Amino acid sequence: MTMMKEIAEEFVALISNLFGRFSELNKGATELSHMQNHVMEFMYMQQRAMNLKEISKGLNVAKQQLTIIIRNLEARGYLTKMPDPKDKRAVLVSLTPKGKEVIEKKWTYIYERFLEKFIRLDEEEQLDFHFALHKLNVLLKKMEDEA
Amino acid sequence: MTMMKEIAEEFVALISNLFGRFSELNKGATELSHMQNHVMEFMYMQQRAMNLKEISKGLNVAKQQLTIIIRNLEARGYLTKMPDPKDKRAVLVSLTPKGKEVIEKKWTYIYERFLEKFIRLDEEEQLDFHFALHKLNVLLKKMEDEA
DNA sequence: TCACTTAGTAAACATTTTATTACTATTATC
DNA sequence: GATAATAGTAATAAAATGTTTACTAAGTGA
Repeated sequence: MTMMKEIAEEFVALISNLFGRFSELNKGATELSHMQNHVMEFMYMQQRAMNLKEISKGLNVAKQQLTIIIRNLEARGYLTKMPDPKDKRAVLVSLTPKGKEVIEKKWTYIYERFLEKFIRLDEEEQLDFHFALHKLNVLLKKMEDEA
Repeated sequence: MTMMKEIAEEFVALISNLFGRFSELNKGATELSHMQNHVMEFMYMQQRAMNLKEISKGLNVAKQQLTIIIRNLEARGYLTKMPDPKDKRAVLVSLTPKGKEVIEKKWTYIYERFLEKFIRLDEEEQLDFHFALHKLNVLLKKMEDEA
């Protein structure tokens, strides 16, 4: 019982801990608005073509909004639309190479800042960190998959 | 070298992994706008009274914006302002009990959804998870503090 | 076939967020 | 003590986001 509470609190602490990095993500990004960024980020993480409805649900944004947002992203060359062969009403949206590049550039920034700090840990701590990180990712994934 | 790359990639994966929970955070929150939420969340994490300049820097938001945002939050009873005894130009902003409650309610939601999934892991996995989570938090904190 | 639902678009409108400029009262510096 | 820098406020315009209603074309199911 009390162990559960402790774990959940540590989980919340972890999220808080990473919160700062998250807000960093979209700082230098003057090329895109918040929502545009949000959509791009989501597309990147999902790693697959999606129709507007799926994006709408995933981001909790009205489909009417997405029409314009995606039209702009397409015009700038970050996304492409193609008709869904299985449903003639729908369109499949996917990232262009240029679109992927933009997102990857942002992650590279975080990635580098992380390494800067990481190498200040001593060797044993680095190993512990690596092990704990990996374990956590595996278990988190497992928790999601079983849901 | 290659181990560094691997670790940094796992770190990015962890952030991605937790991303979903983040966007959950402000879903049901109809009472506050994004920025208002942002400010509240920041205040909650910092756990101390701050002046506008500090909040402005921390959130990367112009102080001119904060004037109104904070005035509204104060009017709704989520924040209180008091003159800074050390600097007569400045005001110290802090969360009211009502303000803390609002933020805590949101975290409780995440907290509960986390536990739901967590209890599906077997006992050994739960122990591993706990250990890894704790280790990671400790080391992340250490990395930050040494920065 | 006929009613019903769904994917996407459109336009009008309110609200929020961002950006710019300017001002007062302090504080810091020299 | 004069001058410059800083904390906060104010007012405004512009851009972005959110909401509502309505429409077309395509799928669904009796």
